[in-house]
Amino acid sequence: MNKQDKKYLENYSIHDFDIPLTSVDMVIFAIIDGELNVLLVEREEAPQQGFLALPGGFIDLQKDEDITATAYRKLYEKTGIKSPYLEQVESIGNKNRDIRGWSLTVLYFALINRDKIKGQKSQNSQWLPIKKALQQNLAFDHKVLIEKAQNRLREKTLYTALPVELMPELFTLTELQTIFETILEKKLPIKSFRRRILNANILHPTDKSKLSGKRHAQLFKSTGIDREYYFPRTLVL
Amino acid sequence: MNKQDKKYLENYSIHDFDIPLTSVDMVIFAIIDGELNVLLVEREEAPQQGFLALPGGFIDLQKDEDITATAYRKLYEKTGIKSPYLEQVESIGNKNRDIRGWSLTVLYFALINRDKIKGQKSQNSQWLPIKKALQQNLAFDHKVLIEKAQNRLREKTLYTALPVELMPELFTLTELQTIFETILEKKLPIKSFRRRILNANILHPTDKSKLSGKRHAQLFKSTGIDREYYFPRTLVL
DNA sequence: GTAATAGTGTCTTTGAGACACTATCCC
DNA sequence: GGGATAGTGTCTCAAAGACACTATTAC
Repeated sequence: MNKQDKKYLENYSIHDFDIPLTSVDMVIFAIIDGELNVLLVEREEAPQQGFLALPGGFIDLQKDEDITATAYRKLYEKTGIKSPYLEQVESIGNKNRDIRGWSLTVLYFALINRDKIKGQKSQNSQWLPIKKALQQNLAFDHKVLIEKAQNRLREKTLYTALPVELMPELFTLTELQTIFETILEKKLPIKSFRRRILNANILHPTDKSKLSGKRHAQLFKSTGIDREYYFPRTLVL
Repeated sequence: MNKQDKKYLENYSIHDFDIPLTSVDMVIFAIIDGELNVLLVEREEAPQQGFLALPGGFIDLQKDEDITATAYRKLYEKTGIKSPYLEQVESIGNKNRDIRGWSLTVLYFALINRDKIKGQKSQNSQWLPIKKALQQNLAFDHKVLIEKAQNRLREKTLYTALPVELMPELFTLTELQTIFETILEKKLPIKSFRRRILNANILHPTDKSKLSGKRHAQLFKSTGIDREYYFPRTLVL
């Protein structure tokens, strides 16, 4: 910091500026009973007390080094998971989204494998299938936020293997395909899907199998590189 | 607003919360002499007075309906352009990026056609080729912000026709290809490039031509749908 | 004609889509 | 054997890459 800046800082107060209320909100996705679910919490305080809302809140200017830390902290508080797939979606800010006035939120989405959720889920949080969640009377503009996150997930599912992050330790290709199909809301041709995934080299085959219907299906596990993997071609909706 | 919220609001003050200083910053791209340039302004006030910085600033809680409005306002102030291509890149927030304390910026990038710039460019703003810009001693973390915007533009150039937004009214396919190549920092095979662009149906051929070297090259103009256009396949770097 | 740039023809390769086919296992 | 699910063989098609080729015009 130079001298001039030091001098400036002595006379500076953040209250000299009109700044918006700033928060972080999170859409946490998991697969439950083969369906895409999101985690919602009931608001314990005004405003919008009692309404269902996305996990989120304010940045802790002392604890949080950066905005990503805020997101991870919120996620850990709600799920006990430390290294989920986390991605910033967009920031939404306007006059009307919060009764307290001009407000800005940085929206994230996370993909978690529900088997990994540790310990106590707080009593006031609940998983809802995304369709049901969108039918609730949600706090603030959280319906729109969920839709934005869902769209991002859907778009990325067209050209990445991201949905693998939602799967349990071991899973069959048919199970994975079903998740892709739920996210995309579209049936995929089985042959292409298997070729696409298998050529990607992002899954380890195991010698285990699972009885599904009448025949055993081979179980696979993720190599963990799916977070980065881009398929050579994009699917078309 | 319900009764409970009304009551809550009566006792509410934004100063009860510790919130970060929040701003908007913009990387404005244009082609000048066949090179990708960015617009920088010299900071007129502390902090970091005298340093080159990205156009940007605080949200005007009175004037700006939403965060996009802030971005458009800043862009108009600097360039006089009302409907550029504008896209939100990411929000960056941490303890250290601004000496005033925890600060968050919403980063945008804009693509403009320099022929459209109206009226007075303010004396303290200047265009710099992106390479040179990155070598300057820039204010705050603006070097990183430029790199993030450049990466976003590069990625999108692999699968969209976005660079068309940078072109003047009329241009040749070779000129367009050169811009693609500058952004991607990679030569593209001429035949594939022309096929890709022409099959996309996003350009109108004109009966005009331009002498370039020894032979005339046909001039094209944008149909304006390039903002949305996704090529069927992604290029590979 | 030569140099320089614009623009084409056409073969190969890759991966998606269609669709009929086979394999395994429980009952 | 029947039913249900897993999984394959193989043809077609679209678009990218390679690369040799032709076209136009100033000089």
